[in-house]
Amino acid sequence: MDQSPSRSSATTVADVARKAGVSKATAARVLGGYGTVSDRVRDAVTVAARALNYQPNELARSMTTGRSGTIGVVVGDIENPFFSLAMRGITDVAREAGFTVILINSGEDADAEKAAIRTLLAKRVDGLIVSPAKESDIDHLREATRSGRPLVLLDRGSETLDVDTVIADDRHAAEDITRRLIALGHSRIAYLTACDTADHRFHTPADINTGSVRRRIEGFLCICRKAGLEGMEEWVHVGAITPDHTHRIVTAMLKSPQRPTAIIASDSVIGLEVFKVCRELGLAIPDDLSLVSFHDADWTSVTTPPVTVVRQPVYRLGETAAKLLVERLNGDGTEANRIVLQTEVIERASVAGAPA
Amino acid sequence: MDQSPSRSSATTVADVARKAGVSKATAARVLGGYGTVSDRVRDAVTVAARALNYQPNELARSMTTGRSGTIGVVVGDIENPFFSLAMRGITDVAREAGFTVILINSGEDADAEKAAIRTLLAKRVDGLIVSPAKESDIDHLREATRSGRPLVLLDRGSETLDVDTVIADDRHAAEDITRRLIALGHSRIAYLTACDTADHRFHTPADINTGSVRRRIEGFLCICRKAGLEGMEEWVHVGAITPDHTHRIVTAMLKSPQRPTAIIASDSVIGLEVFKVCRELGLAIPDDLSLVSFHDADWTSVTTPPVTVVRQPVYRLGETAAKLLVERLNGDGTEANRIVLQTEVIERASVAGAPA
DNA sequence: TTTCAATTTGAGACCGGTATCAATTAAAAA
DNA sequence: TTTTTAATTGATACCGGTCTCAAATTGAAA
Repeated sequence: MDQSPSRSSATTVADVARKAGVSKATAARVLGGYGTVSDRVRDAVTVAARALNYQPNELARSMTTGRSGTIGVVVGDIENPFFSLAMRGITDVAREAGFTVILINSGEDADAEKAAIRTLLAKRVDGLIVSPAKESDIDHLREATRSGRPLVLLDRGSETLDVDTVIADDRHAAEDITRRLIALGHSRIAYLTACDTADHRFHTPADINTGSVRRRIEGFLCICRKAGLEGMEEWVHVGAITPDHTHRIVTAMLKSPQRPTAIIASDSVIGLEVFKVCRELGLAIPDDLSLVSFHDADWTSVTTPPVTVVRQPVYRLGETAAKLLVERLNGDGTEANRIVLQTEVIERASVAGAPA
Repeated sequence: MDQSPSRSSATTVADVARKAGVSKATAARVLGGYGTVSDRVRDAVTVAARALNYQPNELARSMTTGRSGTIGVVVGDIENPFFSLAMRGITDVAREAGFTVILINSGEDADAEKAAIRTLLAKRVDGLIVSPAKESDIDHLREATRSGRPLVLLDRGSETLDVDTVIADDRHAAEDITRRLIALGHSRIAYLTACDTADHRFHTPADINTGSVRRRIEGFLCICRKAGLEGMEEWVHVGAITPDHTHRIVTAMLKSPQRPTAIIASDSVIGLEVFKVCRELGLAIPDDLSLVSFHDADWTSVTTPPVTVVRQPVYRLGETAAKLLVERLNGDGTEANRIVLQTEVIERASVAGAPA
């Protein structure tokens, strides 16, 4: 009540300068920590600043320096444990390096992603970390780099975009688990992903815009083909974008006469839903159905049976992306890095031989 | 290679104005969407802007308007499913209302939180959503509100700070489950929280700085006392700040001669660890030990047995906090709201009568 | 004491927008 | 056609910092 409500009480360098009896330029030097000032003046300004409770305006500072000390991050969905863990890696590194993070969810929607990038560029972030919804649709990313702000791709790369990229070795992981399943006698192996296509059906890997997932499916199909399993394309299911969708798809799949004997879930959210449906339908894992899930979510070790998973170094994915970005921001002008982090299959007890 | 690398190619209103043959002020009116302009001029400016690929500089805009279109969020740990889900609620509302979100992790550390607030204020966020690490230590929050920027407290309140607050009905939930456990004959009931104290031991609820947790413990102790169980303070365990810590604490607890017959886990991360330790020690849930966990994490329904939990409306917690903030930002000058969202106990199968 | 270089300070432009206010033009009323 | 009023437009200050450059001060060398 005793202060003007709207008219901000913010003290500026000019105020401090006046109080300290020096010029604005000199006060700014002390407050901004640049240039050279005598000890006597520095003290006077410091004292005045404290008395006036001076708080610098980063916006104004960014205005002239051109650096905002901010990095923009666009992920599919922060609620997904995969992204929230990667985000933790990013924020840890960012904070250490003195940057703050603006987070935008794209909801895996390309248009939302475009809007997000535009917003972030308008806010003059120093750099970007993006997990692109569609690899095929990257003009907005190209434009971002053209504006001179470094970009790092997270979990999903792009052949046509020559920027720093950090991905997991998805293809290799998919090949590995497919090989194991086939060795156990499985031939009706379903692959289930949240990625969707125009007609909600899968035809060829080229339909899949999410790079990490496409590489997995390619690996899956490749090993199948090598093992003499043809036409496995029809076992790839897309569009498990929510638990509800997943539930419907899995139920239909498991109720069909030719039901799969093994399912590969493309992330832990899907894996969880497969698990639930099995419970509902009274199917036993692994006797009736083998299950492998991508992402070593914390709960996967505690179910009955515990779930065999592909462990991805998710935290390190985020951490590495942020490190690359910070290096660029510090003037690293070398060629684009494409870093592939190794995955690892954690064998637990959700995989067994195919039922007769 | 064909463009100047460092000197930004950013087009400004002045550039557009020149190209369109109008004054800077007029071009700004069109580009900024304010004031009144003739159709002819508007078109000319629009065309020029497109030709020059004009991208507005939000920083400069914020500079004069005083609004940055940004809200700052400080949470304990984005990796925790509780916060990542709440965060989803916040970002959804924020985006809808045209705000972007700057996220900072405090790691539940009061000093880090202070630094975070300072950073956010310096960046001139329009408002703040904070999940304070310590309720007792809130001078920095008070100062934030004094700077005229609205603050909303998330999941944790403060009696001495008169600001919008959104919390869950934690005390009631704790009372409810304690009552149930006692009715089933339990008297050795342990409460396990990540909150820590100076000497890593619990003496009185006043030791607990995290409001939501303190209220739960108060409820727990209150019902115990009413039921004639005295000295239950010694069954409250603090310091389960990492899975490792939790593992040690739970193992020690369950190996002691007077081991608890029931454990209340203060969040799903702790609940999961309790579950794992039981597996290791060969203890059966619920026959040897009953388990109740706060937070209805997605996996809790899929374990064997599924876990009885306190469901908190986590998404709505974040959503509501963001809505309150947006209202304030739109000039709502009414009194501070203190919203308490109801919790719900989801009975599953991890609770049974106390073993003999 | 004078000279010259190094250090410290101040004045004012600038970043890229917005906001104010006066000047100009167009439209409506007399 | 002349007045009056409303709609457009332009010139310029301003937001709160940083930065350049010249002026003033200081200290060391001559």
